[in-house]
Amino acid sequence: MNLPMDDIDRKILRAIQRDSARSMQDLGDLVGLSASACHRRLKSLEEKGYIAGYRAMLDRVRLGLSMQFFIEVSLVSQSDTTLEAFEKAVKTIPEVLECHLMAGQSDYILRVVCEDATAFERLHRDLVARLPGIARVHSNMSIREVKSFGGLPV
Amino acid sequence: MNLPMDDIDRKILRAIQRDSARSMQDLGDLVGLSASACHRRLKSLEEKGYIAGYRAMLDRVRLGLSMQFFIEVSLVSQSDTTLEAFEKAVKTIPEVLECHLMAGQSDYILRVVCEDATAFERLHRDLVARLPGIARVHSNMSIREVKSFGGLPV
DNA sequence: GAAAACATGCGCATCGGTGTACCGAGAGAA
DNA sequence: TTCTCTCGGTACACCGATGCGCATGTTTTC
Repeated sequence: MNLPMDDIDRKILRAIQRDSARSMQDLGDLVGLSASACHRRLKSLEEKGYIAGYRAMLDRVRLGLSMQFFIEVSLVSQSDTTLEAFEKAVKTIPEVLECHLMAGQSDYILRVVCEDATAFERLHRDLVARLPGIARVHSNMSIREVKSFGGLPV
Repeated sequence: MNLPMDDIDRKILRAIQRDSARSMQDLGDLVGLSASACHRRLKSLEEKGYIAGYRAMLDRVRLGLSMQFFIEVSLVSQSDTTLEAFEKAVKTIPEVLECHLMAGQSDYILRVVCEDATAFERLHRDLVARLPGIARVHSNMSIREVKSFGGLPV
């Protein structure tokens, strides 16, 4: 069940994390297998839990969400209740795409997106107002994505 | 061509960025359309460029990549040649999932993954050795993903 | 070393989903 | 009103996904 993963399995994972819309025939050709054999491998990988799901990647800029920030947040305390209250609140804000509890000087790192500077000002006020226990906020704007998600190194 | 996007289109985008493996029938039921009408809408959204692609999301931890870092990098200079050399090198390192050119005190933020502490030590040395022009490196480890990617707010 | 048990790939058959053609309803303009 | 344009529904053809049987190769066991 665990990790008898060979080079073909890795090839399949590499291929579908870049493009999952391929047909089994194409995927099989790519990894050197017939469509049905490839299909069996893929189903097995799904059952074993290597594949968390399938998603459409939307074009952020095309949708008008041209700005992206990494916001570092420190809280006034590290007590469980403070963390839990913050985390519960952060999940309700749709502009926050990700939130990581961090080891280091900041407690959390948030990835947020918004339309423009005006929207960011509003969002920033909104965050500070709605997220409890905030001590310090540092916003870092992404100017350009030098390397965007190319997939895990499998 | 541009933005005559109505509520149904947004519903479709919201649905497929969470799960793109649904059948047209299911997707249609979800947004209140027949399968064919829904299919037409989706193709139109693809043609208009709102959908960048389809991807399988792999289970990072299941694949043994249990550690995730946000690494802040400052360079010795901001000249074009320095930036270009750094960016070219960063693209060749598979553990670097993302690299953002930033506005703020750090020049770049990298998202990297690795197996364990030993692998991180190796990776850290590797980064410093292979990336040219580095002045300062700050590694921040993600302890837990409070909110993982739930999709753009469309 | 032989044979059984297992793994893995291929080809084929079947079935469901995708994609298309056609029709009708509703909105807007002349 | 009438023409037209847009958009959704229905019906259907066909392609691709899914499951199965068979062949081949490999490992284990006696």
